[in-house]
Amino acid sequence: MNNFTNILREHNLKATPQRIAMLEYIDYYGHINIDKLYHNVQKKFKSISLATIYKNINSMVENMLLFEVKLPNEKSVYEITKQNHSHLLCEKCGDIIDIDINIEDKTKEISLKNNFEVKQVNLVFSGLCKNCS
Amino acid sequence: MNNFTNILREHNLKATPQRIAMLEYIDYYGHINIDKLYHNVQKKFKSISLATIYKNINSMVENMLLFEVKLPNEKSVYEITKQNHSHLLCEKCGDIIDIDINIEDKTKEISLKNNFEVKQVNLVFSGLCKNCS
DNA sequence: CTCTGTGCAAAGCGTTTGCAAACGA
DNA sequence: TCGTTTGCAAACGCTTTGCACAGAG
Repeated sequence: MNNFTNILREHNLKATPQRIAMLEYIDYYGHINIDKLYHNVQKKFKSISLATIYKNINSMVENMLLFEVKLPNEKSVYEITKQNHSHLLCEKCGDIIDIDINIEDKTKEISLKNNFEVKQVNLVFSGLCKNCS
Repeated sequence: MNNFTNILREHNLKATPQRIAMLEYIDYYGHINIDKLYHNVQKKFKSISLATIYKNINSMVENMLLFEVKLPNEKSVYEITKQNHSHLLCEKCGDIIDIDINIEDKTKEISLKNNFEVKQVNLVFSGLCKNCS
């Protein structure tokens, strides 16, 4: 009984081999889009259907096991839900880097100023990574 | 010769009445998605085609006259390109509010730490607005 | 006059749905 | 065993394309 089996069950999802494989690849790459995930999982499950990938992505997002990152000019990528963090997207090579950034102060400022209860922060910096600039 | 005529020409786009109407509605609402824009422009141009809306949105985004805002769990909205600012999205009523927020300091910190040339910042706070919370 | 934009219909593509069989708990 | 998941095929919905005609500059 591996780690992802537990994580799935904790999120009220049955631990099928297809789901476990999906999580293994998402974890391995850190962030992955649907296509890339599908082609990777196919290596292990030749007959897996794209419909299965979509159904599972959707149920895992609904159960907050996965988080969808929407990127400018790119397909969304999915990651295993983790602590608040942000992303750097290289416009040239498409590489995505996780960064820890503390914007608590800004969040509080906004909450007070606008009387708005902030539940989630989506922050993406795009530009050029060190290899591409 | 109205304001939007000039703006279109400055962005190397011909000032057609359809485009001007699109910009009038985008400006009026501040942010708008494709459907809502289409239905609004139809009031003025009964025979306008959705294809025209898409073609124009795409060329205006390419020419940086418009900016696409990608939102969690919502369709993208478009706005006339303006100074760096962020958005508050109410998860309940769907309302979107522009906010001025200074994250220059964070941006610099990230550029230095990661050796990353930041060109654009996409920041969306989602939660509950004052009416919904 | 020339080149670009418009509207229409059709094509394209990513995503979802319905269903029977397989499978997890 | 019971309820959920899988894979397949078909349906769907949003977006793009091709083309003939209209319109901007």
